Amino acid sequence: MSSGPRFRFAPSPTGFFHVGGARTALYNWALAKRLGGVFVLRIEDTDEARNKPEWTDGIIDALAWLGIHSDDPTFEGPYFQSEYAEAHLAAARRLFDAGAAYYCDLSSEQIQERAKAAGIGGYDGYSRDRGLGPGPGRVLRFRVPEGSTTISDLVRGEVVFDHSTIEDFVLLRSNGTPMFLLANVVDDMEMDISLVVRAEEHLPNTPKQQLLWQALGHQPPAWAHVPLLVNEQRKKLSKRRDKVAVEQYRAEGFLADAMVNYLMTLGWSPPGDREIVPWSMIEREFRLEDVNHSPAFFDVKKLTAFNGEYIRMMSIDDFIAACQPFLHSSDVPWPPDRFDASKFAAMASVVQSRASTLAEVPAVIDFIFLADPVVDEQAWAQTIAAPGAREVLADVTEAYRALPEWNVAALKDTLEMIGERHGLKKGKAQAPIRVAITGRTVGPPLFEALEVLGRDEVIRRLTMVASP
RNA sequence: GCCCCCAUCGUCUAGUGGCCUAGGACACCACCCUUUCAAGGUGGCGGCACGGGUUCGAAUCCCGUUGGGGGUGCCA
Repeated sequence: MSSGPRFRFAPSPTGFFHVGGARTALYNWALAKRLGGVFVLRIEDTDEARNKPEWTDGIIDALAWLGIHSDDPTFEGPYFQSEYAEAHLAAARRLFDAGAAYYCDLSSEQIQERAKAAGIGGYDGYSRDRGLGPGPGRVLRFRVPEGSTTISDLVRGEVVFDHSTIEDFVLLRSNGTPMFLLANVVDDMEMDISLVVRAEEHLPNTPKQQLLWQALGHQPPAWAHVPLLVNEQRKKLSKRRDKVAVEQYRAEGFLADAMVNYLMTLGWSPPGDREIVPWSMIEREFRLEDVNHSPAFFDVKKLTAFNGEYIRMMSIDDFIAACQPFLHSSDVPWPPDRFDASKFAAMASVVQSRASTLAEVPAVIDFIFLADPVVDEQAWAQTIAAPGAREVLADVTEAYRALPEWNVAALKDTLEMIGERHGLKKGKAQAPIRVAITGRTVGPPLFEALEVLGRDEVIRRLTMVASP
């Protein structure tokens, strides 16, 4: 058993894995690894019916994708908050018995009325000394003492909260079920959590939690509140407005290494002037004390750039392997039976430098596997209208028919020669051939494609387009 | 309303009182390379929110202003 710090990671139960949560998980993981601690996964929802197993599986799967494996000795869990229901209730009972909590029978309407009349914000502590016991329609509230609470935060330093600004918050609902705040603290105590790393949005509630830890007779954990991830409007990333599901980025062909690396550069940076760094270095260098205090914009453009770098760093075999799911997915543009693995392998290296996500791969070489690539009307009209274009097309078709050797060098030399004969530079000369073969004016290197396609198919496409 | 947090190029960041004429990356622009498009190379554009202090000296420390964000539920 490890004696190092115990971290807890508790993704919010929204049905998917949030990128902000992913970063927090990575922080916890890097720290647990370096400090010889434990990463505890907890599924937080006091309502058992909402602890959907498939969601938990999805989280574990997404964590594994990021390199946080549940079979690693550093990993513990998942634990389900709902399973600790008795401990939550027992804690509430202890608080009440000790006088640290009291019952209140005011409805929210009544509380609002009183607050309005008194000109204050929330609950005014009306039932503090009424000596009420438990009963229907009564909530259990925490008796916030006089004074102030100081939160020692590993990233922000000391933050002081005056108790006068904290109202007597609810511990148990009138139906007897525990509130999240209580459950959360009790779970942390049950699981011996010693370092809580979470997003900044939780900072204002931290004094309440610390008060609870103390009232329950425990030493509070160390806290670390990391900056929020925001959108271009500088608002907290949300499911509704923003693309925040890790699973979605994965499906769109982002590499786990790129995602992890990028996420880690938000609010923190590796030593030196390098941003693209291996996880081993991150694990060795990451410090909570070095984390920024301000929110960071999750920039998909920069993520994409990172991803391109990671794609180009792959060996050709790894690249081909990584492409497989995207080559055989159901929304591939070509008929599945026309796909040819060896043709793709022959094109792989030119594709690799052109793709910034794996999902872009099929579109780069779709013309190879399409029976008849759709020729863009406008592109064709413009290309063939250029001086000499029609002649080059005709001559090249003839020459390619008779070409003794079908390879990149021969294909290239022949076209260049014919282009020169018609006074065209290489760029102009290859244009009509490119459109005839690929259907577009832009694409991967032409001669490689011609070689892979083979003489018969090339001649077929060349003549097809020439005879309207 | 009240409480809390934050403030360096458009964005992510380096910077912890002199090494700062503020460094890097993404994006953008130009050029080079080049069969198109990429990739790669070179260069460019662009920032310490504002006002007061403290100090011989401030992006760095203090105060205020402004701006942004978060929290404030019988949600999690």
